Amino acid sequence: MTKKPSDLPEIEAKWRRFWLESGTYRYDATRPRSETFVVDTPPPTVSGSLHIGHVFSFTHTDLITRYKRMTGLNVFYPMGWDDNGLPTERRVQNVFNVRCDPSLPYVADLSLEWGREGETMPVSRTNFIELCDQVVQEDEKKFQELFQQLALSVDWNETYATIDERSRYVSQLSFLHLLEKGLAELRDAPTMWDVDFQTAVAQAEVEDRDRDGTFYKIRFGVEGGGDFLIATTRPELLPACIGVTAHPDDKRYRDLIGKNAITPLFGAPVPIIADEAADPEKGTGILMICTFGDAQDVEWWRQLAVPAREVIARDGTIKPATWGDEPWASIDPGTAQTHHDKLTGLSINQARKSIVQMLDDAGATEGEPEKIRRPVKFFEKGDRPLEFVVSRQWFIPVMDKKKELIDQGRKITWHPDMFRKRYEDWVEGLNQDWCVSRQRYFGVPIPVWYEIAADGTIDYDSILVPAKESLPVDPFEQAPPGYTEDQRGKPGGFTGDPDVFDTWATSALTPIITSGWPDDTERHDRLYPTSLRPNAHEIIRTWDFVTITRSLLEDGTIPWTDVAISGWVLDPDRKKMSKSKGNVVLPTDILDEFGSDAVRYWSASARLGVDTAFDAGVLREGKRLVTKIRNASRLILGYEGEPGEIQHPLDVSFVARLRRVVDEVTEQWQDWNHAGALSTTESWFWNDLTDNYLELSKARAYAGDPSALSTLLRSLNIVLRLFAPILPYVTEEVWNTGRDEPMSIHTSRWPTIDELPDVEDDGSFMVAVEVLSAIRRTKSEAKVSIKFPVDRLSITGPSGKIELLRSVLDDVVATGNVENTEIVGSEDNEDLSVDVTLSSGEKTA
RNA sequence: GGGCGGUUAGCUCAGUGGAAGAGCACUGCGCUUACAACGCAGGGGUCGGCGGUUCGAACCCGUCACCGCCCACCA
Repeated sequence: MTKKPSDLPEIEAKWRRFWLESGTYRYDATRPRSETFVVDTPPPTVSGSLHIGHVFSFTHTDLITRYKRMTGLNVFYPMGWDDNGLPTERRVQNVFNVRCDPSLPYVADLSLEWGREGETMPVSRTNFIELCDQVVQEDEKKFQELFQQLALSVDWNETYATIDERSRYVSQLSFLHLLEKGLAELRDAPTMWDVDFQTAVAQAEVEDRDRDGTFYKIRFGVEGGGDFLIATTRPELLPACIGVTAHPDDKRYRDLIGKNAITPLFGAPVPIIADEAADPEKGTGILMICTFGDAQDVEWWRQLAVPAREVIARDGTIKPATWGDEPWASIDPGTAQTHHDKLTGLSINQARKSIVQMLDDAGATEGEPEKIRRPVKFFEKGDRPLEFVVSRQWFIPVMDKKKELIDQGRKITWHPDMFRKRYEDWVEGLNQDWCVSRQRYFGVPIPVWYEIAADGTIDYDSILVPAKESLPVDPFEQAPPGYTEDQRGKPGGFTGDPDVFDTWATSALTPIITSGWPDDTERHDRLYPTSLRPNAHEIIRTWDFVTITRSLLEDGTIPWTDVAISGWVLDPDRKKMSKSKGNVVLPTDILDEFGSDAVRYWSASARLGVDTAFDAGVLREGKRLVTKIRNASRLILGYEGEPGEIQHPLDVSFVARLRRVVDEVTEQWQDWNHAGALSTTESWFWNDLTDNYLELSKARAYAGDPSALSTLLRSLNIVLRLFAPILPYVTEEVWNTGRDEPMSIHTSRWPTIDELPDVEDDGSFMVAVEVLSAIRRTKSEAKVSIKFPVDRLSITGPSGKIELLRSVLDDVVATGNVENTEIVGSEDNEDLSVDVTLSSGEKTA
């Protein structure tokens, strides 16, 4: 070992290679379930790059995993890549400047066709998917390298991607099971819709963002005379108005209930109904029901049981008025049509301006528009507010499963427990079933076809499913059983479902993607349910929720016994680090600058579930610890002589303290408290071992005292293992110092107190430390060096302590460079009184 | 609006009924044959406020304030 830290990269590379080549972290498929610990690793989204939060939370997983491995468990620690989905599509569009046009034919060599400079090139669905595959493979390689540098003890033979064949097979098969059990339904209904991505989205992908809006007061007429004002932020939905509602107790509007209102501009008679969901405090207390402004509108629309008048098209523009036989149920259809024509084709924002102008011109607005700030629903990856659009989508019903889902959550142990509450809150707050179909391309195809009736219409009730043996299938490319490709799209033939699953519908199955489900029953029984699901808290409502859901629906199981939640990495201003804020710390930078062990030390310092401010000081501390471990090891391993029985009172006392530390640290690991385990280990290492014992034992150790040598070697051996889950590189390096054949510390057994003599601490070590500290303090105050001789050391104290001191006095004297001692027992005071007289010979400057 | 966390030294954080802690930063001393990318010693806090329980409260209870996160039907 050299002392230059610049050799860290070589040390890391050496052991990284060794671990891979010798299969240190390989899962042993022959060992029984009872000896196995299974990690359901979060597959990171493969788009762009890994960030510091990944390093943080993946290290937490690895800490637990390494500890479990050292307790003798057979660890199954796979790695998945979540490449399936929208983020990859978006990257491919940007990188290659293409867009997917499913109507185009496949082109074998796309480069021949490569588009004109600067122009977006339309490509077939298959070509598009090939480009996606290409992009993710490059990223997966980079991710793997980073994770290996971080020393994740993953079994790299066990990897998968959420778009690979195995994942598509599991995803489709599991869906077909749900379909068979009636737990997947095709519905033609209003669904939350992103107008830019032009896809349905699920509740879990929706977030509220505060946005400025304008409240317009609009005058409605009443059939038979009269009028009233409604307030709305969405006047462009006026042509979609199908009703008006107020609270039944609201005296202002009680007389209107049961009558018809007449909408301005469009003259549509619409019913005025009473509903307790109407809030008298908001706006004017009476509001219009439109198809569709929000989820409440969908509810009311169902109650009213009238045809929808959808005005928002899938691309976010205003549709022509095409509902019903007559374009307008209106007292003045011509005027209504004229007004609507002015809106048709406009974007939502343009339509809003336009209709406000028309309302103003018609004198149908009242007062000044009022600015308000209110929450608006967005797709989490989207830029424009979500709309409700009627479309045909696949749903997995969850609204009627809330109780079971909460019960399942309670069978799982959450670390820390408060996140179980967050999961339960999410389940209780569900307000719609889980929409799993997406109008995208790079995903797992929905494995169904629909019959085409003789009249050429698609019969969505006649669903054709593939044989299990043919999975995975692409219904866009393959024909259903009993049909041939030339019947595609023809009367009496079939059409493939054009959609793909939401990426969560596949990630929900990670525990069974890796387990061999359902065909390899032997493997599955050994790997499922899994032991640990680690993830950060923002995806409790997505990944954790969907995984629990799918396990419940598939076979009533829980997917894991424990969930470990990591916090976020915040910048010093306590904001979440993110690219857009420009405050990111790149993982590769800190790994290179401080070394992997130091980065892991920083992660390990944070408890589960706690958001942590990024602090380079902790990284420096970690690096300092690594250096210290190497230096202390060099001293200990450099002593010459044969170790023997531990019998010197100082050694016995010191070893007895180490026994307590081993127990305490073990208990902390068992409690999922890696931060506490680190802190306990580190303070023993730093205070007991290096600051004091290494100094006190030096004289005897240099003289080859068997008791001291044995104490030193066994302590080092144990403390290396206590540090091993956190600092895999430096512990491996020291562990193998002097070995001809490397033998990994990471497959060694976790230390137990049985390895040390069964001794009690009589306190002599701490007495020695107390006296040594007094000597050091005196020298420090006298501004002399630590080796300056002490002429006389006078100590009085209770006889018990004095006895202890006498037993270890040789070490104290040698360490303090003491020439004369005067030790007196006295029962006058309970504490030792230490008087240090330095030699008169002046220190020479 | 509802829920969950948090508030301890200048900074980052431990500590959950029994004499206020660590690391960093700061001050002083010291190149000591493991370590100057270091060591030794030291200064620094009425534990967010106010009530209460208790022999005793940073810790338990109540209440308020502030910070953060999650959720909520966008009129």
